[in-house]
Amino acid sequence: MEVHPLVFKALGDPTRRAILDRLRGGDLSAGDISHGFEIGKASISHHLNLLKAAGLVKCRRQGQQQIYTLHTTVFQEALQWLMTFFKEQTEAPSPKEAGKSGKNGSRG
Amino acid sequence: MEVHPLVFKALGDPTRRAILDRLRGGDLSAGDISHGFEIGKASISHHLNLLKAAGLVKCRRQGQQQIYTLHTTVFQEALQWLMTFFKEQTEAPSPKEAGKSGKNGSRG
DNA sequence: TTAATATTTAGAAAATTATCAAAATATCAT
DNA sequence: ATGATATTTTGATAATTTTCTAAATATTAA
Repeated sequence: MEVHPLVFKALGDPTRRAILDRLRGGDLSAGDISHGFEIGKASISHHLNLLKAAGLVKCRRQGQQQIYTLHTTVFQEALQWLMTFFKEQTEAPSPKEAGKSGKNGSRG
Repeated sequence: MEVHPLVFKALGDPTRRAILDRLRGGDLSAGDISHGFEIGKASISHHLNLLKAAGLVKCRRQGQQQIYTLHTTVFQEALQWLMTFFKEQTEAPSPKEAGKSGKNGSRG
């Protein structure tokens, strides 16, 4: 299971998560995104760059504006990575693994 | 939809994700976790602290060792947050939202 | 071309995070 | 109590990230 490392790094910042949350309501220009944030437009632009690099958003020019939109494909990958932490039990363990009991017992 | 901010921050670091990946194979002591990493045990302990603070792992003492184990409940929360980016379309929009068309047209 | 608006980029400063070495804590065995 | 092992904490330094201001780019409208 592989996820582009930039995805979780991008999701790790609260400002960027807030941007993504806002984008759920519909596409927005860079300027509209920056409204409501304390930090300046240049900083928001920087965050948008990271989100773009991670593949979480895409943008297109519309006149003088850049319109940002969610790119949900990448969310799915992150989703799947998280899900591996649940399905591990359902997959049949290899016989080699079955007899595993090293110096650290796995249960008190 | 709320997720403890520390969760995504914790997931944002590659070393911590590697620790979680390793823990999928079964519970491990702090020492066993640190094997195979370039960085020292003190640093791993620091990372384990962050994972614990985020609620992604728990640990119990077993003699001289601390045994770390995944705590999957918190993964579910992160999972659900990510899923909100898909289910947004299925939820009926409020009438107020329907007539929304500001200075930025949302579609060419 | 010039002026105006929208956004990004560059460079530096501030804030945060990761890492290490050394000291401290906890448990086990003697 | 002393010594050994396992892990964490502390304090300092290094590396990364965030933010800012100012300058640069791109588009539109005269």
